[in-house]
Amino acid sequence: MDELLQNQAIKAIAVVLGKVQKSGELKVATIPTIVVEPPKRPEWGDFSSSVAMTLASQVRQPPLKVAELLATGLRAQFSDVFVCVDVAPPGFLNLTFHPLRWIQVLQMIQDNGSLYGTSHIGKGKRILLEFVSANPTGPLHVGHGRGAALGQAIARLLESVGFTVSREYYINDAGRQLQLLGRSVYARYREHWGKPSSFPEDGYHGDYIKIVAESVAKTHGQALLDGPSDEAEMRCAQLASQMLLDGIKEDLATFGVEFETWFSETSLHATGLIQQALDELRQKNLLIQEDGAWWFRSSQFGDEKDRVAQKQDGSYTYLAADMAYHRQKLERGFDTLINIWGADHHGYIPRMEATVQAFGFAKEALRIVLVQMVSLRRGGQKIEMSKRAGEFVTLREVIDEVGPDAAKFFFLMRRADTHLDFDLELAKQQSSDNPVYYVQYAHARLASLFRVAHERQVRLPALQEVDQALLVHNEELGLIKTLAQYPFVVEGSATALEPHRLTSYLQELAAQLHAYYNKNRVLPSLDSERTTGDTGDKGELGTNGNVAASSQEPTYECIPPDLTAARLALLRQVQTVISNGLTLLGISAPEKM
RNA sequence: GCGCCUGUAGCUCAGUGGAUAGAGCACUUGCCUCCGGAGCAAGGGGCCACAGGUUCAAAUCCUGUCAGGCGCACCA
Repeated sequence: MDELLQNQAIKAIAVVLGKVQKSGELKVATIPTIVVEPPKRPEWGDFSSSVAMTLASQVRQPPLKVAELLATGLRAQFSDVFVCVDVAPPGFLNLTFHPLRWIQVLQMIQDNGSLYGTSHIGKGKRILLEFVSANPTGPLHVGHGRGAALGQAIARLLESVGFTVSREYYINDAGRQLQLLGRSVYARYREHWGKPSSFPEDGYHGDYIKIVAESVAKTHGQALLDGPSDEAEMRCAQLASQMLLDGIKEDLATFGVEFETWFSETSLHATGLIQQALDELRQKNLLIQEDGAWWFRSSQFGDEKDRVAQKQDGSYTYLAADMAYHRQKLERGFDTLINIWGADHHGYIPRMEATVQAFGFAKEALRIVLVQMVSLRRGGQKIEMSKRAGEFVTLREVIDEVGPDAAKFFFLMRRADTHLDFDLELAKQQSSDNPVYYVQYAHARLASLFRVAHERQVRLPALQEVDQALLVHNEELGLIKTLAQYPFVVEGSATALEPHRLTSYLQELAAQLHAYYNKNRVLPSLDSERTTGDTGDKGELGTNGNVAASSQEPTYECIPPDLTAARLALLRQVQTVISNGLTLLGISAPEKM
């Protein structure tokens, strides 16, 4: 009773299958996993199973015959559950529940509220989700925004199906990029005081460097002008990265993205973890010296060649730090590590998979989501960006222009591994062209309906109080079936790490709601009160132009109170699901817009 | 040259090995006296890049070709 209808269907088939297996009617050696899903066309039934076709070759009988056998069993044993059990070529088994059974779905939503759609499939499993992890050498740009939106949505999705998720940001605050940042800032700092400077050729050209330099000039005056320049550069690097990291944190907070831990690369060096990691590999004979450098034998785990971890001059490569970091993550006891990376890092995947295995963990312990590039457009016109030249659109600018909700929805609309066209004009538009408003509007529209109902003192009833027979007509049933799919969408979206499945589901649900709402009135017409009032001047109107008047007069559907009550109860559950879905994506479900 | 990702309607894209491949935009035509028109209804548009293969069944899986993007450091 408290189980999802789809699972009830699976169980029923399993029961019948077991029965025909036992009686010997079908010689089934191994019972296959029974797949049941809503068919492409509603007229085929509520659920459809291909089990007869997968079974056919095993039992050496035509699929249609197998399906017919199962159908007979289902009709005999579950006549109170299914109103119709059909067989369709080439061997589909189509099940139609008794319509009233669908009310269970609404009941489940009402009972669980904001918890509807959650599950426990990940119970007891801990996941470390690392994302964004942009170097603190500049502000976040649009590409980082996509990673941030994706990470935050994936985290919420996984949590909602029972995983414990920890969000982490890895700060690359060691190494050459930071050095370069220090030199760039220091050069601008000298320029500020009118001193001769040499801006590094491959330095950071963005205007934000000047702003950082001016701030350094303000707080430190001319103190950094004297003394050795490499010390001053190092100081500038520290100051700048701290300032930029603060900015990054602020941007992410505005975007509604939060992290439990900010993990500093420097700490790996300071605590000797890199050395430890390399020592372990040396012991396992997976790190060997050649040409004066130490090579990680990643090719043993499927990488195309071995990689240097410690250079001839004794310094570590980026890989060494990353190996130590991943070893450390795994030793913290997580079952799975998920990294969200820019697609330009894809060549790096084999060596990280090798790393995980080298430290004794399964290859599957690491899952990597690649995020493709975002091209910004403004009304079809592409906005060119070049990070080198410091010309790029920051996440902050996008949020300021279109708002966090629209930005997130757009980032999550498409599969992560495809290029994303982000039209700023479209994201700003407040119309049906804009999918985020379309979904939010559905929610706000319902909120408004309940507000008006309240004003007119129409009570919002609980499901148990309404006449449920009024809700099992085609249109209502269509909505209910979509609501029933929600938990499966969430589960699929979470385990596949693909939030875009949820965005498309919400668009579909919103469309269905709008259509229903447009066609079916919920509250009683105000006119019904007026027409039942005084009829005194009606006669006068009649003598004037009765024919013309009556042909233009709209015919108001009569909405009896129990129909209003039933529809309100139904729409309440629709609102809950829209709200739950938007919340999972980190997008607000507004009461008013 | 090697590797990864992507080729689906004019455009941007969904599509879990299943039945007649879908949505939005754009275009055409309708719908506001009352619950939010930020909405709804109807219409035209397709060698699912191409060629083979696997399968009862392929847009989906495999191989090859072509096209686009990205990556191939003792850089990070």
